[in-house]
Parts: sequence; C-alpha cells; structure tokens
Amino acid sequence: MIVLDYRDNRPLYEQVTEKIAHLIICGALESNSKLPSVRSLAMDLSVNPNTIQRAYAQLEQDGYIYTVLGRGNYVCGNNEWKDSKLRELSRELEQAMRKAKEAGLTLQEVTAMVDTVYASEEGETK
Amino acid sequence: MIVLDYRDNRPLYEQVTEKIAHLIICGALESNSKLPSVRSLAMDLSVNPNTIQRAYAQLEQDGYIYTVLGRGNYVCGNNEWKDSKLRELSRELEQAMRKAKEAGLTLQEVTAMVDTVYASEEGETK
DNA sequence: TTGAGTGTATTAAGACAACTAATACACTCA
DNA sequence: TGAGTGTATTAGTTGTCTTAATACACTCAA
Repeated sequence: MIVLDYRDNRPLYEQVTEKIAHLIICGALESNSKLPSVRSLAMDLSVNPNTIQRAYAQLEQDGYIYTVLGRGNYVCGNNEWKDSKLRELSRELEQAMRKAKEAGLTLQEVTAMVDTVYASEEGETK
Repeated sequence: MIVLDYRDNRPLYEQVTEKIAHLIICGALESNSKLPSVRSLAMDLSVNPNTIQRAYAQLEQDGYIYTVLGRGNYVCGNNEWKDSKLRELSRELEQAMRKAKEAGLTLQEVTAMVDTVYASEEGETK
C-alpha cells in the first residue's frame, strides 16, 4: 500500500500522512472504505504503531478520515476533506489580508493582486 | 532603555528585537539617531554581546535600523521599515491567496473577503 | 462473558535544532 | 595606535521533535 523512503529526511509519520492523503485525493481509496489497522500497517512498514497512530490522527484532523473507537479508521465521504482544507486556508488568507491592510496595503493593491492570481490560469472560478 | 522578562519563554534576542522595534515605531527613537553599542546594551541587560548582535541583525533585516561597520547602529529614515514590512506581508498574502485558490476558493468568495476586510473600518484606502 | 482485534494514552530514549556564551577577529577614527 | 565598534567561529546547554516501548480502553463476534 505504501513504501517509506528512508532517504527522505522528513519524519515517518509525515510521509505516511502524505501518501494516504494522496491516495484519498486520487480516489484510490473509496469513501467509507476501511483503512488498515494501526497495528497491521505498522507491521507492514516495520515501524511502531504510534507512528501510524499519529499519521491517522493528522488525517482525521485534516478531515480525510474518521475514527470509530475499537473498530477502525475509515475514509470520509466525498469532499469533506476538501471543505475542511478550504476553510482552513480561507482563515489563513483572511488573517494575512488583515495584517497586510494594517501595514498599509491599499484596496487598489489587494484588488490588483486578486486579479493577478485569478487571471494566472484559465478562468476556473465557476 | 529596555527591561527583559525572564518569565517570558521567548528567546532573549527576540524580546530585544521586539522592544526596540516598538520604540522605533512609536517614534521614541528618532531617525538616524545612534543606538547603544552591542557591548554597552549587553552590559546593561547582563547578556552576551552576541544576543544583542542577533537582535540588531534582525532589526536590520526588517528595515528598522542600518549598520555602519566600526561605528555603530542607527535608526533608519522614516518609513523604510514600513515599506519593508509591507513588502513581506504582501508576499505572504499572495502566497496564501494562491493556496486558497488551489483549494477551490472562488473569485466571488475572495472578492467578498476583500470587501469584508476593507469595510471593517473607515475607508482609509487612500 | 471473553478474547481477539481495534484505537488511545503515558513515558522515555535518541536525535536534532535553537539559544546563548566565550572568544578571537576586523573595522573606524580621534 | 588604541579605544570603541561590529563580525565570525565555536561550543555547551537546553528544549523540542520523532519514535519506540508499554500499558490501557473500547467493540464485537463466538
């Protein structure tokens, strides 16, 4: 299911998190399907169960999966993770915008920035 | 000039940086006036000169002060730090905007956000 | 009820980075 | 030339991050 790269100097739990998130985004893991248990995946990858536990906790935090105690971990319904991520990024954007305004960024300048960012590719603004 | 707070768990150099930046922003330190030397301020605060050196380096990086080798550190001309900070925050804003767009934030939504942020106080957009 | 399978919590060891200090070096100017 | 200034190098201490070891708690089928 997953292969760890020990030359990668990022932590193991982060690699696991990223790879599983990628599988979910790609659609390789269907909604509500069961993920491998903490212990079995840990065995597969030859790491401690806590490492997988941390990755799963992160994935739950990010809205990719949900946990049922004593039963296992499951992939969230479609787009739940998308909404979660969008909300988070929107919060960050608004915070950055307020700080920039505070520092003196004018309405004209931020409007120009929006135009630039949203014109940089095809008009996929729905 | 400055009092360090040892209950504050932030690093000393950061406290020094912040307090001096505050004095400059408030106007308590005039443009082109000389700051205490690395060694004298270190003596005052009973810390190592390197700690002050690091704080001054940060302040220079942020555009608050400038250094003349062998002579000392001086407060920058008005608004130099302002421009520097504005540029930095603009970069961060644009980056946050691109990420949010990537995650699916629509043009309508970001436009609404701009309206909200820039309407929250009086129209000081010049 | 019980035991196998599951997630969770606590604690500790090792690696690593951040912070600060000690010290030596280099520049300016009276 | 020497006193005052900023700069660079190195090292010790401290704290944080990552991972593992281990024990605890929940679920469900037999």
